[in-house]
Formats: sequence, structure tokens, C-alpha cells
Amino acid sequence: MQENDPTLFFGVFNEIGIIEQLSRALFEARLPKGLIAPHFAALSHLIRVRDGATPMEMARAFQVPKTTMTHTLSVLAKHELVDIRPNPNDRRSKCVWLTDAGRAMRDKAIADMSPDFRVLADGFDTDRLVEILPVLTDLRVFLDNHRNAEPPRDRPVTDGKNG
Amino acid sequence: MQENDPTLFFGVFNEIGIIEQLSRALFEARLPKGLIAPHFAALSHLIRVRDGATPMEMARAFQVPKTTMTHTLSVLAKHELVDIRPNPNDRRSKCVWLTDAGRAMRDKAIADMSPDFRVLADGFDTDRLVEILPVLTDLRVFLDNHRNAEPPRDRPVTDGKNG
DNA sequence: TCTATTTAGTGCGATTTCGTACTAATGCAA
DNA sequence: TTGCATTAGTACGAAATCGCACTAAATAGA
Repeated sequence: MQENDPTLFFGVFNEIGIIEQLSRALFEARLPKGLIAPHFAALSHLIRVRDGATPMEMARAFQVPKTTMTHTLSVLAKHELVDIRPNPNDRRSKCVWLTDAGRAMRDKAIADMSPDFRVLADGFDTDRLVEILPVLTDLRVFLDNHRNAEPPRDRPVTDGKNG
Repeated sequence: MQENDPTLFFGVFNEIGIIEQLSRALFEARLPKGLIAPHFAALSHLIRVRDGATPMEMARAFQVPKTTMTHTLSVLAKHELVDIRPNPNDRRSKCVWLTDAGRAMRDKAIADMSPDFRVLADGFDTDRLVEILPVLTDLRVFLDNHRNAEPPRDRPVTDGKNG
């Protein structure tokens, strides 16, 4: 078909946008006061991907401008949830390490979310999520690869990793 | 299974979060300077759902706090893309009407996006998007319905419509 | 009716996001 | 080695998001 009807694309991206807002609100309702989703995501990245990551690695992973990651990490450091130290391999750079408090905070947040996950697992056919996950991953990779067609401003070029 | 492994949920919501960021960046690259995705979404809602909608209807549709919608609409009004008038049926309320400029802006933005949609349609199996759309819709509705378990702050309770 | 509760919208301040511009360090190539 | 382009991070300001508190209008209930 030569048709270029944007309805499908608008529909998919619209649903994704609303799900993102709703799921973020759910996450944040379970986080301690003052901690929001990006903070949790950063802590989680250090555990799941690599403790001691550089700020740029994390900015790439989350597809946010590096200034945004600087701000997020400074908040975490202020709360002593991470420790930002010089990168011994590159004196321009830093390394971000979890503190014990940061690790405990992340573990507790996940524990506090389990009731929500239980509700979701009980009320929504989990197999359907299993089915769409590879499509979402491929779509994310596709968008990520084709993003570079437009010259990025401050947003870092990514390697496609995620946290 | 009694297992409550959050990996699947984290995976799905993580991909959705990144796709939201990437698609938003793509959208905004095609919008006129100073206009961002929420502005376009508001204009689009007026066309696709109901011109003359109230700000609260729109806040509900997009799942954002009403103060956020007030701000968004004030920007659109400042650029004379919408006209905000009193609601004849409710003197607390307002009605938001598209101007000719607003309609033209939205049409042009969609036209400017068609190359991106073409790239997506050519490089990604559209059938896979067709397959996941109903799952995304059901997931959005599920999250929307179960959101009310926690007492919302300023975020309006929704009727599930989207724009 | 009359009173209490709910609802729509705004004012305001705190925080987040992000673009631009800058410094410092690295890497590459002549 | 030297010089230039690239990269990591930060400073700064503009805009967006959002929670809280408030006013005014509508609605529900006694």
C-alpha cells in the first residue's frame, strides 16, 4: 500500500505516552518523598548494568541530555544515595558508585512495589506483555538507530543500551 | 505461578519509557521552534475529539495535572493557536477553541512528519504495531482504572478518553 | 431553602528538563 | 610534538511540570 496513514503511528505513540505517564505515577507513589522515577532509574541502572558507570554512560542509556543526568546525579549525591568520584581512566570524567543507603533505597522501593505488580499480574494477562516486549524492544532499537538522521543538539548519541 | 518477578514489568515499562522519549524527540524535531509535543497534542485533541473542550476534559484525556494543562493552554493562547472563552454552561469553566492558525499549524506539523512515518513504515513491520496496539490500549485502560486506588493529588480522575 | 461538599480554574513556588556556551582533557593526524 | 577536533562535565537561564492553597461556581443533601 502506498498509503501513509499516520493513524496507526499516532495511536501507538499516544498509548505509549499515556502508559508512560501512568506507570511513572505508580512508581513514584511507592518511592520515598522527594525521590522520583528518574532517580530510581539511575540507582537501578547502577545495580542492573554497572556500578561505577560514568554520567555519560547513564545519559546514553536513558536517552536524556547530559545536563539532565548531571542534575539527577547531583540530587542523588546530595541525598548520599550515590558517590561520585573521579574516573581514574579519564580525568575529564567521573564514576558513579552506589552507597549502602542507595542500594537499600532501591531494594526497599522494589519491595514496596510488589503489591502493585501483584495487582497487575492478577488482573492483566501477563502473556500479552511477554508477547509485546520484543516488539517494543525492536521499536526502541529502530527509533534509536534512526534518530541520528537528525543532528542531535545536546542529546548524546547512544549505543542502545538501556537500564 | 506464585512468582512475582518484576523483571517483565520493569522491562515493558522501561522500553515504553524510552520509546516515549525517542518518539517525542522525533515529533518535536518536526514542530515549529517553541512548540513542543504537549502543545501539538492539545491542538490535535481539539481536532480529533472535540473542538471547544474544557481544560479539565483535556487534562483528563492526557492524564496531567490541571495546572499543567492551564500552562500548556496559556502558551497556545499566547501564540493565538487557540481561543479560550467562557463556558456558557458552567461559569466556573472555559472552552478551548482552535483558531485558523492553530488548525493550520497542526496540519502542517502532520505533513512535515510524513517523511518520518514513511521511514518507519518502510523499515519496521507495521503489522507488529497493529498487533501490539490493542494490548497497549488494554494496558492503558487497566492502569487507568487501577490508578484510583491511591488518592490522587492534583491529577484529575479520568474517564479513560485519550486524544 | 440552605448548608456542606465537590468541581473548575488560577497563583505561586519548587523541581525538573533541556539548550547553549563554556572549560578541561583526550585523541588524532600532520 | 603540535595543533585541531572531539568528548566529559558544568554553569546558566528558559521553559515545563507539578503540588499546594485558594476563589468562585455548581451540586447534593437535609
